[in-house]
Amino acid sequence: MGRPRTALLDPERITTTALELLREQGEFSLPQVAARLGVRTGSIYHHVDNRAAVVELIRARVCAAIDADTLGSGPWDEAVTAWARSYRAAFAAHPYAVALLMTTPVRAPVVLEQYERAVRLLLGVGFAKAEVMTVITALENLVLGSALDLAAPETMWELPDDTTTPLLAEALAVAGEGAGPGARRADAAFDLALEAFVRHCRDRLHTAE
Amino acid sequence: MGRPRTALLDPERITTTALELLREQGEFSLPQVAARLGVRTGSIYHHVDNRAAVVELIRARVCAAIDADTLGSGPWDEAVTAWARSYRAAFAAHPYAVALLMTTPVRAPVVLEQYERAVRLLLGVGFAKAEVMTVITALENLVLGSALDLAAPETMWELPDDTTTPLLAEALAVAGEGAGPGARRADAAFDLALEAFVRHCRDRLHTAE
DNA sequence: ACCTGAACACCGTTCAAGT
DNA sequence: ACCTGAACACCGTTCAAGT
Repeated sequence: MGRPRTALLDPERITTTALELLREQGEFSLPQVAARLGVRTGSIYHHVDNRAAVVELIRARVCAAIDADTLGSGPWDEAVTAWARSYRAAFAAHPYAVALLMTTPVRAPVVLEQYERAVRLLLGVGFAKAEVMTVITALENLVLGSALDLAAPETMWELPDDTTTPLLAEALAVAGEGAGPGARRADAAFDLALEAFVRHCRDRLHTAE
Repeated sequence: MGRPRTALLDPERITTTALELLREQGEFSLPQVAARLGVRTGSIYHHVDNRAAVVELIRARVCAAIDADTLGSGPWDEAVTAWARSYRAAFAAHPYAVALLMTTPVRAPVVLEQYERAVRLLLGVGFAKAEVMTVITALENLVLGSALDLAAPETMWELPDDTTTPLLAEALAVAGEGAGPGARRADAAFDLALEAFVRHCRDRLHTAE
């Protein structure tokens, strides 16, 4: 058959299809992506180095939704809070991709650039040079930990026989009322942790001055 | 060849070998486990349902190191802090297994039992029924987020060309001095977040009374 | 440059056949 | 009950051959 007049594939379409498969079945394979695009598996390698590169494309797509402008203006505590919320919301929009993205290091320039901005903001507002990375890391842990919870809120807790953990079962039931299964609890937990952390940083900064 | 006089395999040895492979190469496969134990791949299925079951065995092994006794005595804030530290330390002892365990739901009874204890402790000390699960989830997010950071502290930040993110590069360099590459920063971030969270919960409890 | 067709090594899982 | 041997469907990756 040879080369078509206009390319059948490109990184965009590969990424979109992989995300589709992730949403539908929680995972994806290159043969599946190829089949859905009406192409042979090997063809994918003409547009992408390997499977890991597809994962990075997905990360870039997901993280593109993070609003880093918040890091450029306003009071630092509000800026950092808004950034963390936006960061988490980006993952929340693609919960089925969280498991895939969580275990590989951050290489996406888009994301690294935002960390650069965060460092600049915190340095400018008076945090000690040796302390800045600790604060940012803690904030990142908070966001990623919450994102993990978001990945599969309903199935994250699999109680075998409720007789062994009655209090846990009841607490889960109470926490789950209102919105979706575990979504409300997950949101509340993130809000609580984020507020606690930012407040603590604020206190720290003031007593240091 | 048929059945040997004394079994060549058992769940313990399978788990140990899988952990060995994880430590050495960051992943494991059933054929690899079988080869190392001098056995055919299919034999493994006589002792374990499938690969997912091996992962659960690994989780149980890793989580067995968590000290839940801390949840039974002393002031609640110290108890919760000690539990979180022990929880994270268990993962820190097997950082190569973190990626594997992080994305599958908690089914291990050992772990669920500890959450049960935590619920009981917090209820007993005055936290509202609707609030307990939020607090515990936030604490769990904190531990897991930090464990994720622990999984590959050195490679978690892959700066492409340092010219684009100079402040981040410098902040990382400063934060890394002292102990190992990223270990010190990771520890400091966890300490900071944990202290912030427990303090916040303490305030919340007191103002509610 | 980009697709096909075919190959390779590897994986998880199943199962009849032996003892 | 527990191991072998062999099979199956699937995976990621490579590459010559075509246009």
